[in-house]
Amino acid sequence: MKDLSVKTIWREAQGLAGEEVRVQGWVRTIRNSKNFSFMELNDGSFFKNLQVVFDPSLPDYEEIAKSGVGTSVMVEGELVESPAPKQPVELHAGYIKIIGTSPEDYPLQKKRHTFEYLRTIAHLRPRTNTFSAVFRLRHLLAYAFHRFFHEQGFVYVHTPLITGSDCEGAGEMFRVTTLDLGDVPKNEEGRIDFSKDFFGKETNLTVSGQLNVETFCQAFGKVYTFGPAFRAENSNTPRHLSELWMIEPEIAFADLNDDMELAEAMVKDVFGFVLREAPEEMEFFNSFIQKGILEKMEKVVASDFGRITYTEAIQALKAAKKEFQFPVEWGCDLQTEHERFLSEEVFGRPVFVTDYPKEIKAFYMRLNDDEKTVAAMDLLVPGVGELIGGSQREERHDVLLKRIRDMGLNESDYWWYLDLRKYGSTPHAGFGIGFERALMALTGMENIRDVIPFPRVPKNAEF
RNA sequence: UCCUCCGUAGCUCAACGGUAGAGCAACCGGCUGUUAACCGGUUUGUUGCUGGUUCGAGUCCGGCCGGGGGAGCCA
Repeated sequence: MKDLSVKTIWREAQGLAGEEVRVQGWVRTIRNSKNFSFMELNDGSFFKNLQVVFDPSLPDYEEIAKSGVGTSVMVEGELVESPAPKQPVELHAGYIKIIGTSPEDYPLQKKRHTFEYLRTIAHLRPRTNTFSAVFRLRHLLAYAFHRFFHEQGFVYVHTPLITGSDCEGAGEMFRVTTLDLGDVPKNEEGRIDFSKDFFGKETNLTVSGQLNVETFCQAFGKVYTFGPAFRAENSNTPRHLSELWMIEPEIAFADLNDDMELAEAMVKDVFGFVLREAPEEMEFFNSFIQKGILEKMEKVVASDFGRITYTEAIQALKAAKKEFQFPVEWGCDLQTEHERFLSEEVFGRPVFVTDYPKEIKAFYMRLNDDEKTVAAMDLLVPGVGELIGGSQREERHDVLLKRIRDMGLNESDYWWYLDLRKYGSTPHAGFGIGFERALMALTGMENIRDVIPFPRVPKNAEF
């Protein structure tokens, strides 16, 4: 008697007919006949179910035949070639043991549910077809990123989640404190006395690991982070989370061009890996979630990404016959409608937009020789939008210091970041990619809350 | 945070200001190598909460809570 997963049975069906096997899983549905019954069994290893055939010769047949959706069972029996075309083999049960019953108030029915409803039962939704596929892909994609970077010689760095300074750039942060909020200690000025707090200073959850990972970049050359980031912005959209996962590679002795080459190679590699490893899931997304997503992703993997400067992009948008809701002017930030037009209509493939005006980008981005633009790049993907944002970093101490001062930032907050430019500074570059956004692109799922196990968003931290 | 739509049975939705209904699910029975099984029958409600208008409120008005979509911010 072999213990087999449903995945193994499907993938190795030809050689398994006649085998005595044991499978454990959860009942998706049972169809009863007078003389025998069919059970759809899913053990989480595979997108598809195993069809179990059982009849009244089994002890407890009545109880088993009546057991509800969600019941957990152990089935022993013989694998037999299936007479029906929908599955190569089926399991003829010789023994079925009910492990855990599932009463009739089980919230998941054998019918289609809305994603909104399933979000309210996030503890049960991984048992559904869609979320089974989503979260198996989430695992594969995470693995694909690590695999890619490892094979390219990168070192994975765990940057801190608690940060002691407010110098990570824009974005509201979550306060981290052990102070008694009902009785907060105050200093002479009547302000909160953070010297009494756990770390002796004001601390927050990180919004990005970039500044920290740059320090390791200047020691290991090629590094990346892959971890959570936290944004306390009151963003209520299908594309934002308060707790999200980001991947942020950083490479030394590299310029913006190297950065884009890395980004392009990475996107093609990780997406290509998932397409190869999860064909059943991708077929499901293509059929039921977003028609054409498979072809779109195959195109992303195969195409050469376009490249255009911000200045050229503005010219292209101005020359376009299309009427935009927001007018285009050099110096303005590109709106969603502009980004879509560029990637979907002008290029029809992923495109890097580079060299943005310095006023609309972060202080650490390298100032170009024109002194008006910085060496930044955004990757725009058709049907997805901005997937990656990155830049060459300012490696010149004096230029960086001037930028910090010009933007009204407190230079003492950046002492260690500036030190990197003092001791053996190198041209270097990096980018950030939102893990959930990448997963949305790959699956065609339209709400970011449906590609993370337990979404945290304003007004909701259930589960 | 702003704009907008929504909240009715377990789920998806209907109901002109006149005492709440359908499909599916569930349950009972039947039938068939079934696979979103099929056929017949049965059960299901503090209409999100709260205050108001009215003879009468699921329906109209105010407040609150929650959800969807769009915008901004971004990943």
